[in-house]
Amino acid sequence: MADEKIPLAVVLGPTASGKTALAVDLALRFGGEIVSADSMQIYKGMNIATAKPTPAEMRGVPHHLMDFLDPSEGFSVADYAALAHQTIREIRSRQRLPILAGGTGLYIDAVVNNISFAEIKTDPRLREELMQLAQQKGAVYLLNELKGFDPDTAAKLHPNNLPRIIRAIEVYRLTGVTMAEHQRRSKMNPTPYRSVLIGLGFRDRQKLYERIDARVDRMLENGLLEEARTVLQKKGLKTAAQAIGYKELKRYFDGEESLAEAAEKIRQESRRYAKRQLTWFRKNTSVSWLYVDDYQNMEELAENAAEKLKNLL
RNA sequence: GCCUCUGUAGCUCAGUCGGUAGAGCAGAGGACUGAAAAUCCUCGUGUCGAUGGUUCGAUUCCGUCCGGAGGCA
Repeated sequence: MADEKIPLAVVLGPTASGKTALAVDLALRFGGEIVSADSMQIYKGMNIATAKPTPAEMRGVPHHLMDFLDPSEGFSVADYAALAHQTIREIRSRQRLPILAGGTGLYIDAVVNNISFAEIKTDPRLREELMQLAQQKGAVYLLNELKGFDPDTAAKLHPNNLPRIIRAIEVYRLTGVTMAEHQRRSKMNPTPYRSVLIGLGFRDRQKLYERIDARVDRMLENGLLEEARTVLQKKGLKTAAQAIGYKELKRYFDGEESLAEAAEKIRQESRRYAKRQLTWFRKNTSVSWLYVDDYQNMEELAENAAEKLKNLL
């Protein structure tokens, strides 16, 4: 009996853990193509800050969902999931192994678990309206509104988390179906993938932080300032404006901080980001972890990772 | 050498009119379904510099010593 599910290798981990190099290595071993799962590497021109792999680092392996969108364009999980599913199918049709690699946990889970996103879209005017309402009457007022028609979602939201409260109200206003119900329905379609998830971890958190700090310094040496100036000039930045690196350097450009202070902020924000990523990935019990500090070198680690992928083929 | 100030959580400091202490930052843990590199929640025991004394009891008062800062010579 043939298993019709599509084999899917997944490489995840915190920033600066070595996902890119491992994914490329695995792609070369198994004849794979990489599907980036990174909410910032999708953007063109944001190369240094996002540590996007250079052509040399890609070693001829095709990379998808990377470097294709202008930073002025918004993007969302739903957009990502649709593109990723399509890309994976295409890779599969070429008889190649799709390798999903990246650090955006939400994106990875959405694809691996086949979360379905209905055609809800967003409504900027409604959001603006709700935002003003929150300013006038307080977020608790909105949360109480939400409680009226979607008590389950309201119960999970803290009054301070205004963006989520607004989104939950938006979903109901636009569709007449509650967020809780949408979420329930989103999980009804079984996943088309047979996936193996490899997580890159560190026994010693300090080791990871050292790598992050060193990488930020390297980014600065490699022209992060110039890149930040260019990106920040663009109008209407949405998703891209959140990238770590640019928003910290903006304070330096505006004369509010010294370069050294801004650089330290970038290092710190990157470490915190890594911590949040780890929190997200840790709860996923299907991840099998490889600890970078257990291995002498990349080869050894890749060897072990490859072992885990064998039963996918 | 003398005088003054100072030594409390990883850092910056508050405080206890004597009953063993608390903020901010840092850090840690967690949540996460359309901006997720975002957004949000929770978490503070530390020989109160060392040592003697007074006291039922000292981080708090007194003495001495050791660090640090400033002033006068």
